Amino acid sequence: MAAKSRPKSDAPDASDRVGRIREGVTAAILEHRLLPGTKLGEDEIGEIYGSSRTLVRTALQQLAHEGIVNIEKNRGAFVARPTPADAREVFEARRLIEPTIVDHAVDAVSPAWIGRLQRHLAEEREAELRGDARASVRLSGDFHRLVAEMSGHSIYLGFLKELIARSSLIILLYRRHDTPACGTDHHAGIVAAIRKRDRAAARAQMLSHLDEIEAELFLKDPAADELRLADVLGA
Amino acid sequence: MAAKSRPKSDAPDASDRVGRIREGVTAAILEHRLLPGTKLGEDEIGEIYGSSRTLVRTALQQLAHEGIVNIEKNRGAFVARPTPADAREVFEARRLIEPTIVDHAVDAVSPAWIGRLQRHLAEEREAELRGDARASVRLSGDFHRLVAEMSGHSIYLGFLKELIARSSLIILLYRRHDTPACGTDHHAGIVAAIRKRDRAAARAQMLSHLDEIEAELFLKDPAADELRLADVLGA
DNA sequence: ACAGGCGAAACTTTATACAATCCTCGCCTG
DNA sequence: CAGGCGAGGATTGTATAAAGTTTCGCCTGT
Repeated sequence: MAAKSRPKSDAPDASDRVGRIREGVTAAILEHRLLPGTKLGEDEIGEIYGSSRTLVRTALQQLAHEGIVNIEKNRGAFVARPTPADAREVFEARRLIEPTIVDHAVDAVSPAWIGRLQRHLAEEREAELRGDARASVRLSGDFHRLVAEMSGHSIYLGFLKELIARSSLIILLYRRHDTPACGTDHHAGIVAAIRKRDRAAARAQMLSHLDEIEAELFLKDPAADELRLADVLGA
Repeated sequence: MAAKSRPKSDAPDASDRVGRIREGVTAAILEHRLLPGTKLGEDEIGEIYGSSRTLVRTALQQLAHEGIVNIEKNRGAFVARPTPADAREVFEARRLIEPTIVDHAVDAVSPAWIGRLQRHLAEEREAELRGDARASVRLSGDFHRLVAEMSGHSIYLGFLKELIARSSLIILLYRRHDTPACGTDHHAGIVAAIRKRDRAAARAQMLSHLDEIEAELFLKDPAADELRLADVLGA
């Protein structure tokens, strides 16, 4: 976990250090280790990854473009805090795009892809089984990303990556706590429909899956601004 | 706590030099003054805008994220050259998103918005009339962006901005030269449908408009890239 | 004692300097 | 004379230093 600030890097694939920073921060946000509103200081992150602020800044700008980080002029970067209006927009966009994506996924069906999907379902089930909420959240998003990759449409894939990242923040902020485990069964059903090349069923299941996720949200205006920087730093 | 009682605004173009570089380069690309494959040297652009390479680099990275610029490692930034496959993806995405956008535009209809739309139509007609192809191209894209702004959905707006920018490059690369002036009448029809709050008609007209634009393209495999390069150098 | 302003510290923003990489072109060899 | 090879130049990638802005504590005046 602790990255060392070694001047002469020995890393095998130290080629794309910006990418590694971006992935690391993204994972932390998507797994809900970094809470909305948390300040992302350039020095702080640079120290963690052993890089200068130039690279950190590049990564943060990319995340800002993806919508999961807000950059305020002369103030710094913060984990985004989507509003209920944002949430509604994100899920409307997902309801529009994802049925089309599964359509294309059906067209691209192959044993190799079915294998990847089922392996992913197994991972999801395992994480859920051992109560790993963080992995669960991440894998749930990864499932949708995987289907988008399968569709072969790079534009939809790029859009969906953004929507998934924002969704994760939205779920963190607005999920009702009384909801039980969700999703895995839906995902399995979607995979089954894709394997059977049943477009209509695949679309319908994806749509109802998204509806259910959104139904579990309580989109009130946020009054609780409890940002716990201490928690993040302590961990 | 009054966290953000005053948004402090984002200073549209007062001190945002990165934004000015981005807008400038974008406009040049969208107006077809910069052709696909053109090298965008950092020093070169920095000289033009009187800024250091730091800011130029930031702007180029944003454009790369929008898909109209390609950045090759240790090579530099180039105006993107969408493939026919890219073109099909872009227009499929537009056919999916834009009908929904006009739906929302109908919901948001108001005298002020109708005024803005009609003023825009007048601008378009004027540019077409005086044969200003560059302004025509830019304004044609701006029309779609305006409708997206009217819809009030920031997610759709962001997505569409990307799609429009890419479309402009695609049209430049693959348009049949024998096609006459297009679009303005369609745009007028769309505005009329929006004003009448006729969702079905608005959607249908937008869809047929996009179909017509795509029908004017000749999406062959780019074996003629080298020939294009000769054109660029000769021009 | 409290409100308001002054000043210093911390952070972001921008510029510049240094290092690494790639392309070009001339030279050498077969 | 053709083709490979290496040095030089140019350009990008990264780090560091200077400049500007915001924030927060402290001090003063009422």
